[in-house]
Amino acid sequence: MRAEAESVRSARLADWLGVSRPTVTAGVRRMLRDGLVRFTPNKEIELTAEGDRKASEIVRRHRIMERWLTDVLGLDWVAADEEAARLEHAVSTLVEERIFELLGRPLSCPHGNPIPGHSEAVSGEVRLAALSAREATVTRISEVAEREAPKLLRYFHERNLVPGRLVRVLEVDSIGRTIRIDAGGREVTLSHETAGKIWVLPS
Amino acid sequence: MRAEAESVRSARLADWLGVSRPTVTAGVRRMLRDGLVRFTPNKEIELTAEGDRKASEIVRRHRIMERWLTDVLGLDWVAADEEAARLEHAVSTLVEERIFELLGRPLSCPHGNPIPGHSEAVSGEVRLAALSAREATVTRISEVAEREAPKLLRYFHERNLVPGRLVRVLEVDSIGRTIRIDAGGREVTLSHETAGKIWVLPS
DNA sequence: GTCAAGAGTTAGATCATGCTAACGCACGTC
DNA sequence: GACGTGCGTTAGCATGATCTAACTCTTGAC
Repeated sequence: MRAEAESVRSARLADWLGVSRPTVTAGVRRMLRDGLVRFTPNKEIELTAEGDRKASEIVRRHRIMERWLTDVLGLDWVAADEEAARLEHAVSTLVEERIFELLGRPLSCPHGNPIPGHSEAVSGEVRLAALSAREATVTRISEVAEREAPKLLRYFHERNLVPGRLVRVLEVDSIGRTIRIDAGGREVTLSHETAGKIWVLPS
Repeated sequence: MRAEAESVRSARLADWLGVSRPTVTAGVRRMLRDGLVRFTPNKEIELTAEGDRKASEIVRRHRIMERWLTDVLGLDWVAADEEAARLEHAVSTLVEERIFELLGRPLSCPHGNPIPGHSEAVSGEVRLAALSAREATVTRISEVAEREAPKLLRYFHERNLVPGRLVRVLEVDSIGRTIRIDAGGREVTLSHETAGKIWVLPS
């Protein structure tokens, strides 16, 4: 699941989840007890096979529900993400499967992320932040901290930065760490950090 | 919500919910604190206007989800009820409304119960247990304790006792407190108690 | 090589849910 | 009128999830 992760440490998790550090300590301990995570020699937190299985299941449900919420119920990106965060814990495997079939076995969530167990990330994709002056197609928007998700998703959506969109790098400012791009006729300047959340396939 | 209720007492609730009596005491106290219930002079527990509003909301969601689970996803009665018990706490008003419209504004849940805020119980219906020898049409199956629901719903379903079904009373045994009926060609004997869970409209 | 910063843990709380054991009370029966 | 049954509450405990305050330890910077 945490394929893109840059070392999962307790303090990072606390930031990411928006909870205090002791809360993370306690949570991790419970997961340790239940055999869902383990510590690497360098104090990083790693999912066990079992933990990965459980995590994938929830991510899969999240993405399938998101797809359903947008495609069938007509919710927007942001609302779908919020809603799916609750539904992912309430739907059974049976319902998950029925919806998946109903949707015609979709290949990704509305933000372009693959559906664990059904599809994989496009190979060859790179972070928009790592792209030099050329064209590329947005493949997906990384999953992002719950707390920032609404704002960030709205931000991208408003700026045409959605999967399938063709973008062209206009300027890379490596000093100021920004990148200026053209997204479907709209010019946008993103910080290197923000641009790292968008994955593209160079064309 | 508890329109059919025969006096809501703490001990009844404990049975109904399948939890211990102290758990009910504690829960009721919290609801008291939050202004959701009040005690009547005779120690019964009553929903306040606020409590009723919240309860109706959840029941409405439960029934709409049940309808969706059976009609769109093809789940059976029993699975739908179980699933809806989880979903009723996870869907937002927005999703609830979208699904309701998608379903064409249904008038009842799969067991025939009205959808609070959208429809009401058929007037003139009586409990099957109160019917004397004559014909009637099943209108609905009462909501029933979570714990018994699966078994009871399966029981009724297997015996053709579903909304819309024409039943004919063959014999009322007032000593043994049973009722023998014909349900769509199938002969069934129910206890008075069980037959009280089924509502019918005499024809 | 000292020291500050950041990471992670401990200690001590709270709240919602649950449980069992034990108790007091009210009411109906004999 | 005593007594048993059922009802509701208290007391005491557990667990999960959260918090703040305070402590320790590592590590990088100067």
